[in-house]
Amino acid sequence: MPELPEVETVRRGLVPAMEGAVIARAEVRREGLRWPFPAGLTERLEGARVRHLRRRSKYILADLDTGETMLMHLGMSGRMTVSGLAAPHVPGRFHNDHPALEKHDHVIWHMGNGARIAFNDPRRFGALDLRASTVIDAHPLLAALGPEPLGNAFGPQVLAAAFRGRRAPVKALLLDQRIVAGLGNIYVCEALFRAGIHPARAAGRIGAARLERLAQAIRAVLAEAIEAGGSSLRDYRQADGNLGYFQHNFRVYDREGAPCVAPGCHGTVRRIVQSGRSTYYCPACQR
DNA sequence: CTCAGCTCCTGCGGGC
DNA sequence: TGCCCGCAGGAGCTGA
Repeated sequence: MPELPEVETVRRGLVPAMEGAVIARAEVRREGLRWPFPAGLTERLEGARVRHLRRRSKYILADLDTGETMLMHLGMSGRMTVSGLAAPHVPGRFHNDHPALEKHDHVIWHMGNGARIAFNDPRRFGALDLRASTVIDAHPLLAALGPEPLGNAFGPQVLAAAFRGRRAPVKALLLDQRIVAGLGNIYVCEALFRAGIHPARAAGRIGAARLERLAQAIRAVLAEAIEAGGSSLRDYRQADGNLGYFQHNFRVYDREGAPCVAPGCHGTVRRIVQSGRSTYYCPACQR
């Protein structure tokens, strides 16, 4: 469940279990996910204290007191499950009282505070790496990322510069993490709808006023989704076991054939395929 | 450089 | 019930 809002929700769910806590033991149940795990992973993690959990784009970064930073990516199907956190208000829940591990629980962190975190990823498109904190920004997966859409460096000027002269569909460029980092298929569709821009429009042929709307729409949809705890498709749960509920606020995504929700619009949501992926939009109000 | 297509992998739901 | 197909929230790599 991995676009920026979901990753941010996962990060927040991990904070109580991981931040400030020691990794008593790391358990690795296969050689790697998308790529092999780094050499000596379990030894390098054992005894390390997590100083800070942060997020860059769709990556979660754990700064350790060993001088290394652990990088995690959830891929398409990754999730984190926390158990064993002290929950005095929940009768029957205690430290070190963990449910059975599940199929596809590939990495498990056993924390000194009694919490257990399981990284589950059926499709194994996820990633986990470890590298000196001083050079983590230069990690090949992070180095080329564009600005954070909710940060100060992002705005219509970023889109204008990146789109200039480009003939590719605007949807494809918004999915390019080098231009703006953190969007995925859902939130690109939702942002384009809010901005009234047709997903197949050549990116370089969008005027300044509409880029302003688009940048604003991107920020708004991401902020609202974070507020809602992300989107939970196919019953995926967040790290704290709760479901996000932004999926109920989708205006076009996965709504093929449904009436457009824009006031006064009588259009019908359509699904097309762009570079192999579904795009949802309203042909009546997106131009 | 730009762009489209393929690829990795498992699981689920729909149609027959 | 079982089988086959398409599809799924990502993104790196290849080749035109």
